[in-house]
Amino acid sequence: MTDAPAPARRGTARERLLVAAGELFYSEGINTSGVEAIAARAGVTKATLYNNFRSKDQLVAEYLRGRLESSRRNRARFDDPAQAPAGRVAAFFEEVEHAIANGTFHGCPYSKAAVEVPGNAEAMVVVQEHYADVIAHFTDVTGDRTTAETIAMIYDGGMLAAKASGTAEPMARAKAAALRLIAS
Amino acid sequence: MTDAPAPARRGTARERLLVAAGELFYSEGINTSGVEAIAARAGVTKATLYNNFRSKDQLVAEYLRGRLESSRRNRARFDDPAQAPAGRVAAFFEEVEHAIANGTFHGCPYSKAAVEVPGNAEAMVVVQEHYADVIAHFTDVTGDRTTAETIAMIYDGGMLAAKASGTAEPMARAKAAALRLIAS
DNA sequence: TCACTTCTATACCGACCGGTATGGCAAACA
DNA sequence: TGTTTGCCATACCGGTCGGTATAGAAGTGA
Repeated sequence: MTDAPAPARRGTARERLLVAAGELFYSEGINTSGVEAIAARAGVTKATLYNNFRSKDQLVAEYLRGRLESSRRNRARFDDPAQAPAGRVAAFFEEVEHAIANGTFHGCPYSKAAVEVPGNAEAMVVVQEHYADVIAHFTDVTGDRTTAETIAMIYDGGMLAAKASGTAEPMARAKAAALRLIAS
Repeated sequence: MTDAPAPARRGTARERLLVAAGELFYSEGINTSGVEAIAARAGVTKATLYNNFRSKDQLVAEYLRGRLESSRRNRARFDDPAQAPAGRVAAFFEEVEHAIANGTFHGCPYSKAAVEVPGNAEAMVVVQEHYADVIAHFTDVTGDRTTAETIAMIYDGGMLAAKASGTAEPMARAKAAALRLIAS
């Protein structure tokens, strides 16, 4: 609605572009966010954007890859394989619950991207990597791949319902369902 | 990619437009499908489209409403309240499994629309109606609203995973998880 | 000092978008 | 019969899209 608000002015132009693109893509949508608006938000011109990225498609892919690697780093840092499976699964769901509480949750970035970009886009590679990551993680936690895939479905469905309802309650219910599943 | 293929030529212009819009919106995406392409597919010109619909937004809303009411009719016709809950839940999931087998499944139309359309669009009303319908149905079947909401999450997550994988297998797993839930 | 890189600013491109206007033709209906 | 209604075709509107071209300013390192 309003003009681009105060952008982050730290870091290289490329970094600022990725930050700005991430904010706009995630909260306003990928197709809805024009390259001009992204550049403006980064305090940069369109020419600079195209000095740093081959195309908008590549920018989308790198934005998603940034999220993916950030998730991997968080998992490496905070997930404790020595902990009981229930706690590890709960932590995974609670990350989303916290994002909702913070008001920073706008749905699963990957499932949103899968709807917004064409199937042959660079970004879709990252989307597939994400799904593989999640299933691998739950497989590692529960020791069973079928269980892991079921939990992943509950996880994605929970995010969808949370987004639709605007509350964190569906995510809590999703967590409960997942915990019930691994308890049996 | 190619030109508009052979359109259905039965019915009024309005009906053909709704069919064409439905096919394009669902398989190619809402934002990706221009009004000109929809009109061409219906064997009609853009002027006729705007004689029958106020705006593209209204066309999207009526397309979704058509799907919603078709679902309601199917449920009224084929769902048997005398049957056991397990069978009724299974039938609900199997509808999607059949669509996947037919190659006519391209993800949940409502969750896709929710991503593609702005939050204040007419179409979002129909999306909310759909979610309420699903939860009401599962509540009717299971007798418990919390269980119903969990099943609905599994259902949505299953469709997401089915779309991502391109196979019907996640949907079968979702069905199994839902049945396990109501068995306890 | 000079060359190189990276940024800025601006102007432009062709394509497509949703939407409107006009005018004519054909069938349905009085 | 005359009139209305629905559809046709075409041409156009302003706006935005992703992407390119060009020329100059600023900082850097040799």
